[in-house]
Amino acid sequence: MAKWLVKTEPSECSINDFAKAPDKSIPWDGVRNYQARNFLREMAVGDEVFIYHSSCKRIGIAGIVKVVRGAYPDPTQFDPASAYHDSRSTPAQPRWQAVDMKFVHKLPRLVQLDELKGLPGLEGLPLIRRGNRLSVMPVSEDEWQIILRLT
DNA sequence: GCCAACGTTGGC
DNA sequence: GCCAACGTTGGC
Repeated sequence: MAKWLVKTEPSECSINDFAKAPDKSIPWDGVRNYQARNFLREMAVGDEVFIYHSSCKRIGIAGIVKVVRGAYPDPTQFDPASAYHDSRSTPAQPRWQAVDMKFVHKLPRLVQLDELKGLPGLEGLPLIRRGNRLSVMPVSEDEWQIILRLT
């Protein structure tokens, strides 16, 4: 099983949105970056995913969710009313993908971005590189364990 | 709210 | 295919 990390603004979707409906799968849609989309495509059912809260007061990794449905065409791209609408997409040729995720658990405490910076073993994680904007990224098994060990 | 970093767009 | 301009991300 592969591991991943996704960024989200908690005002849009936070770990608490998963926690309060643990049996409900939540679509991870609206990704509009090609590199991030390519990673979404690689996600498989059962993969675990860190939820990272960005652009907020308490920045960091808040919890874990899991993939319950692999990549499928992101419906928001076809919806003219959606903020994520993309007129270049057609159902025959969708540009963007979504996956569905479900709650696993919150971390015992928030692992802050500060703590991850400079931590040995995380040098390759795009998250901690200055100016990085990738919102979906793979996490190696070693990186995953290093992060969990902090909690 | 600022601004650096980066991805995307579009003119040539 | 280059690259300047622009828009967005995201930490501070």
